[in-house]
Amino acid sequence: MARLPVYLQILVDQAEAGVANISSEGLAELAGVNAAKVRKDLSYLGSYGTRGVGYEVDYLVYQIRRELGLDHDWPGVIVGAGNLGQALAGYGGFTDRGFPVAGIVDIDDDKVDTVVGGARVRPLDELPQIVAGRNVSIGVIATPPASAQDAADRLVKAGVTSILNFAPVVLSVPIGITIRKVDLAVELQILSYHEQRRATAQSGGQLHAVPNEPGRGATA
Amino acid sequence: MARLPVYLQILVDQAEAGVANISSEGLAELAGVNAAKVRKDLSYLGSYGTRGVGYEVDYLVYQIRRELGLDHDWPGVIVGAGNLGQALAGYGGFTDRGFPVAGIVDIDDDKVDTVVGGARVRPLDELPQIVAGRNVSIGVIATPPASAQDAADRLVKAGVTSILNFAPVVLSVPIGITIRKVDLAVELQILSYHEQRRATAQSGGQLHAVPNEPGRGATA
DNA sequence: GTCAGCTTGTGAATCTGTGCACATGTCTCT
DNA sequence: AGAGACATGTGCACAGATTCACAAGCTGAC
Repeated sequence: MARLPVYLQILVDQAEAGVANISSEGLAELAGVNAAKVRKDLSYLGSYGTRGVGYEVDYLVYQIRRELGLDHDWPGVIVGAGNLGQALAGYGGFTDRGFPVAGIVDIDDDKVDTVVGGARVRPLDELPQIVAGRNVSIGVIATPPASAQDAADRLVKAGVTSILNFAPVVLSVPIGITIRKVDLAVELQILSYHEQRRATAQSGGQLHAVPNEPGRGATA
Repeated sequence: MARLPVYLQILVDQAEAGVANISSEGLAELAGVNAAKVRKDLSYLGSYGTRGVGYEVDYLVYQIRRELGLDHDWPGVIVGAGNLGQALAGYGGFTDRGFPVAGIVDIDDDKVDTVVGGARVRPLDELPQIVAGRNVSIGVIATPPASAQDAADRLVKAGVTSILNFAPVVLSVPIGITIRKVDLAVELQILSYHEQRRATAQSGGQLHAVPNEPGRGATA
């Protein structure tokens, strides 16, 4: 479930705040979801709550980490050292959360050897070495749309099995490769849609509940 | 529907490539979804296809733009001029797609008056003027987690009605405000989860279909 | 003008996910 | 030790989304 990372986030916060136990209702409140859903989600992990008490925060953190595979680091490689690539490389939050940047590559010779976020930009050709050398399984595509498919092909060829794609194109990858897309313009367009609805709801002005839409993610 | 922006993306590409008509099957192929789903989605717009022929690309683009409220610009204001804020401000793609950056603000005096992506960083206090002055309805939160709720409060107070949140915290906002969260670490964790499954699938090695998870978005 | 070939639009079945409600189990206080 | 309060885990029903399958409609060729 995609909610586990959200729970994890909250639980880590709570643990740091000194909270030892939390109820499904409390967690639901913080996560902005239904309490029953929380229980269902957590029971999927194998039921680690205590009736009458709640869930032990530390243990739950451990279990979710384990389920998500966060009990060890997953180095990632960034393709594209433009605005976004640089921001990603420079954002320390990833390393903290178990996703160190194994390297950042770019096809543009002018960008190669510049340093962003403590990492030297390396030429695109070195992608295979980076992937093999540090056992990288996650690739991040931060290239212009036109280069994204090429980037994906190279990543797959180099041995990467999961891809996070920021380019606004639908990538085609071999079966077995997990791909996940984050399109910032799409997010804004969805907001625009709601604004539009707001503006168009002339007469009613009612606060209708807005159905939320799934993100994109698939294992081909 | 959250798929409309994806269709739009593809249709614009196709239009530029000189394609005049497209069938639901063709569009479905490019979008990576089921053809019937495409037809249902488009019929929701009011049925603008021609049986035996398909959909006229230009007209469909027009209709989707209209539905999404993309027939005019939606200026946005960015709160937080750190790595991510700077990258967002500097990424020209937003302006191109109808989301010009009305301004970028930061609470840190050291960052104020620096120039990123052609925009001068302004002090947080000026948020109300920026919002009022350019009729901004969309706010983007690119602050550290600890400041995100404050940023949201200020945005709402200034009159913003839609928020795109990049901080890994659950924000609480008044009823009627549309909020949408993009958490990059969550995306990576979901990839990690799939990697984990891959690694744990010792015996089978089967290419099981992986269920994909919804993103977060809601109108409070 | 008619016929064959496509493609849309939509009713119906199915499947997934959500939320309620309650039985079950645990802890604490007296 | 017993009772009451509290919280989990889960069966069940419901709602929404997805997919199938097919009738209806358009185009072009003969």
